[in-house]
Amino acid sequence: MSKQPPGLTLTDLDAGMPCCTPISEQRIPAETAAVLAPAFKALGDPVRLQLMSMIASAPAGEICVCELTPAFDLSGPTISHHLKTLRAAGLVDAERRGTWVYYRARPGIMRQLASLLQVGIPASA
Amino acid sequence: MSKQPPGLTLTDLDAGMPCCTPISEQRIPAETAAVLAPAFKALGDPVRLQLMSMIASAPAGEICVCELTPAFDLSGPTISHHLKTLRAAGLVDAERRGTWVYYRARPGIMRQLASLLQVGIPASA
DNA sequence: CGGCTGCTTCGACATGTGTCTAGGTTGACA
DNA sequence: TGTCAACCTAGACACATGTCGAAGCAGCCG
Repeated sequence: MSKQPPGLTLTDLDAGMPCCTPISEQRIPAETAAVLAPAFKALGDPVRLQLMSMIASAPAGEICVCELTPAFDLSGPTISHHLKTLRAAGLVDAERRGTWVYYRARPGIMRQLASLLQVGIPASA
Repeated sequence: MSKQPPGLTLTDLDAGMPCCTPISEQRIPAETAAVLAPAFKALGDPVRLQLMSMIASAPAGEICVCELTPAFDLSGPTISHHLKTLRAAGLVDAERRGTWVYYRARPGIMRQLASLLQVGIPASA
């Protein structure tokens, strides 16, 4: 934590291009792992994975919290907490419009996570 | 744990084909989320993400624990614990040969996670 | 046989996480 | 202004997780 190298940030990661070689092709540097792991971690809860799915697949590209909350047997604050986690991980954005708050997915980071997991046609096996 | 519906399992998931529509195209059912979330969770730790990367990118398709352990400032038991987590998530396989234990990636589940995160060319944005 | 090395399991401990209820804060509307 | 609805934050609590040292198990080799 004592140094601040060129270091990646979530903002960089969302900048838009394939920053990340698939992990099956090249070993990830520690800093990259440190930046990307939280995003996977955020998807590592069934509720958040469903939330992410509902947000990412929303027809209008966005979805109201008031539509997310009743889809689960959980309290409002709990859903709010999970949404905060997704936001902190850089996976979604929130915008308040009047009484309601709308969430939308950030496709950039999703693409990066996907490309990271990409498995080339297995050369050997 | 009281019911056993058609329900997905990790074995099913590794069977090999694109079981999973991208979350940006269709909302994930709760059972699918429950099965896949642990895999993301396993990748949600920087150490495990690096381990996974080292295993998946190993030239021989496999790598010895004796090569993984010294790559981190962590005790042997801790690395072993993380490897167990990756194994439990179905992301890697282990095989003992003589004194050494070798780990190899399971490309099937990695492909599934990747396809789940796939973002089609954004229609709107 | 005895001892050594590689890896895992066990038990313990501090820290993190998911959930809740209670109590804000923000905006709409009469 | 007062009131209501939507959403978030704060505090609390049980449980999960990351880490370690110590101890166990499995194979090699003298």
